[in-house]
Amino acid sequence: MTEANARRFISARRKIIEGDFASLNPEQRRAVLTTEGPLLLLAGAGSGKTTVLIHRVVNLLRYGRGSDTEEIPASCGEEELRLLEQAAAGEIPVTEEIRALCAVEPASPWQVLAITFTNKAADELKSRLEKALGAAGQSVWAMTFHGTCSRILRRYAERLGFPSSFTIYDQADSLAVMKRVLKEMNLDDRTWPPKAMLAAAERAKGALQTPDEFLAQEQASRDIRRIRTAQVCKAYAQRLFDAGAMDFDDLLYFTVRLLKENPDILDYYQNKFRYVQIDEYQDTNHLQYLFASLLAGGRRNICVVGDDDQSIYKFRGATIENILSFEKQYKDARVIRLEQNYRSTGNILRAANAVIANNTARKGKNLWTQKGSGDKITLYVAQNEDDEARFVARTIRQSGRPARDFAILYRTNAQSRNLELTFKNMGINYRIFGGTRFFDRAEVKDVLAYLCVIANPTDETRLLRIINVPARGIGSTSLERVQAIAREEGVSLFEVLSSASHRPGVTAGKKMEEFCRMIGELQQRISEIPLDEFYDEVLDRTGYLAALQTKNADENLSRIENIQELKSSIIKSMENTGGDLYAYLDEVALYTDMDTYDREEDCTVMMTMHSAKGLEFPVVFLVGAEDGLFPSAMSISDQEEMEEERRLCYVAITRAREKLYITCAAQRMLYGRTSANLPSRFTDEIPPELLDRQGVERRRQQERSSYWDDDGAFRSSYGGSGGWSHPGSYGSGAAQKKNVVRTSAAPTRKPSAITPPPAKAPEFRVGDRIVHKAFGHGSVEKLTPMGGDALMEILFDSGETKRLMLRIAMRNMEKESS
DNA sequence: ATCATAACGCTTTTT
DNA sequence: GCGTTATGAT
Repeated sequence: MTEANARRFISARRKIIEGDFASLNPEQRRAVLTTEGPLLLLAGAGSGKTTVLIHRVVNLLRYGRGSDTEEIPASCGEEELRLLEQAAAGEIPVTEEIRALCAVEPASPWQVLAITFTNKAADELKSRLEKALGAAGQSVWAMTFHGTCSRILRRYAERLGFPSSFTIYDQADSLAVMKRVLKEMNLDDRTWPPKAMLAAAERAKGALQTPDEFLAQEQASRDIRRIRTAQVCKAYAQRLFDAGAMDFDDLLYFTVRLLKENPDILDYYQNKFRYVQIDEYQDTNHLQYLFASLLAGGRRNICVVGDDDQSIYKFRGATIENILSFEKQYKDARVIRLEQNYRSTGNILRAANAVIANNTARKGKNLWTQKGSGDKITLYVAQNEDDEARFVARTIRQSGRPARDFAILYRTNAQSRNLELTFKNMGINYRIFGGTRFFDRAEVKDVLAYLCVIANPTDETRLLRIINVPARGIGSTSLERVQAIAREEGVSLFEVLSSASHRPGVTAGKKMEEFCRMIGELQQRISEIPLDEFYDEVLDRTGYLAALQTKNADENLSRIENIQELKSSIIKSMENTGGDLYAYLDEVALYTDMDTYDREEDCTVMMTMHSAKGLEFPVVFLVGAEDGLFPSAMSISDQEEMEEERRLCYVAITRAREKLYITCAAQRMLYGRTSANLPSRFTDEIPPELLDRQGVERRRQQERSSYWDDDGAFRSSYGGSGGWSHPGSYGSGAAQKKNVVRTSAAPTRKPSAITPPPAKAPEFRVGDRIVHKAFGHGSVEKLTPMGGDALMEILFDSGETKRLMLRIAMRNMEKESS
């Protein structure tokens, strides 16, 4: 083929492929057709990210790199060129045959890996892929990080010395193990908080250190506390290893180590996965980053999708750096931005943009929409949390819309209780996600623990959980003795238990042996009967169900229901995985409540803003918008954490399609105390013209949002103390009022006309010298009043000019002392 | 061994 | 304020 013809071929091919994705906008289409090499997809909220991911996979399976290469299959000549050009011009229909001519090495489903964060996202991806591709969609690896890792580890765990039937510990299990370790080392939980110990272990794993390496490093510090911590971490790791168990972090940690230390395995997966896509890349932590980099290291066809403004898991070790520095890591990376929002109305989007604009650490992006402005955002200031809940319920009731159109988002799970009560009273269907999760319930964990022990008797944590549940007369004294023996002899606890009657000092030996025999018999039965029948037999033989039935109490009734509910999850799993106990336990270990969300059910959903990520609703209530609650009191003193809270706010606002309500309460009972909080600073960052203020505190609220004093001095309503540290520090409405700046007239004067007022509140004028915590010394260049706040332009001595919102900046800034 | 009461601490957010 | 755990009494 001549070069001119080759060009014509490529152009016609591209046109035909583009025709398959005509429903997308140009940027989306470009994202779908850019298949080769590293790609950074900056996808704003509601920009059709999942749609793009689906179409990308469709494109890869149908055309391979056809849309993104200059290669022409050797079999194609003049005849094929003619066909393609005719099809591209619309003269002949695009048949399968013509499509095949456009393909260059189409990918097989199992060569495509799409990693998400949540099971829910993975499930949605899977079901939409199945819809688009039929059976082939099922073979695409669409799963969570943890799911991907456990699948790899199941295959290669032996290389790490783990059994391939290793169990997965959730955080409650991990915590239990850690507590036991501390107890055995005679360390007090008060001075050695188990959670802090787990956090240390997590950090070490994040740095890819083995327990020994971590210990060696800490020993070099000569700090006895750090050394002891490292020793605890090592003991913890050993304990998990002995039990054949991995915690959530281990799944990633060991997978990364496996790939790093075994070139053959790395090679296998690098070749297997021709295309790697990673969703929510802004929320990846270092291990996940390493995992992604390793997998993509061969062919370098890695597509990461993310939105730096939606990074809300820093507390969990996510580093926004991963997305911010993607272009540095891959010099030839292509970047595509999706900024058109298909979800929300104009006012909602404007509010979201205005709020997030106050953050400094961002790539910068502005969402836009073709939709109209829509309703204003309603800001309702309630008297207290009951009033707030009633407002929400009343609004839903009066709307005439089905309950499922609404979502209530809050900062902490604890806030759901009031709402729940009110909704019960008003008879509105609701469903709460998160909080005490189904799989965290004691009875569910108990029954699962039985199944775990049957599957893997070395699982000491689960074994200890159930050995005396229901009561079998195996007391703590005998148990401790047996545990000590197991440790001395270096054998598993189960082994000692099964011959415990020969042991001195173990009074319950016979009962222990009996228990082991029962487990052994159940193990026999696994292969003989279907999993659901087996489940019934476990409930029966262990006496667990009987124990619940004999005790009266209504709470046992719901426990029995929960156990039945668990059976339905087994039946569901049997449909997918064919009823393998190990497969079921694997699935359940990584399961969360979110995954059972049924969109069709007519319920208003209540959840934290974190769990709402990736979801959308026609109407959203953002409740508890109070300083100290949201943003959380813990983040108020730290600029970076404050920015994370603001991103969370951005996520919450952008969940709404048509209407957003924001509510706060003047007083709220929280953690057993009543506190009075000011409305969230984020509400002040929304341009006032987008807000419709309602509620009892309306007048005061309006006063508060005016910062201009009579003499024109600009000051903060937060008083001279530089903010507050605890929500409880404002014990009453009166204390709060003192901090309200009264205004007698509308603020009209320019900041340049400022005369110094005798106020103790910090105030700033053009020309003032200031010191900023993060940016150092500088001088105020410009002050522009803006929506109850003011925009400051500050020229820092570093030569950098920064634009900061006064209310935010003043927390980290003060006048230079002369 | 089991139950009852008291003390404690915890609330960010999740796989 | 609530749920979990520690302690003590039966």
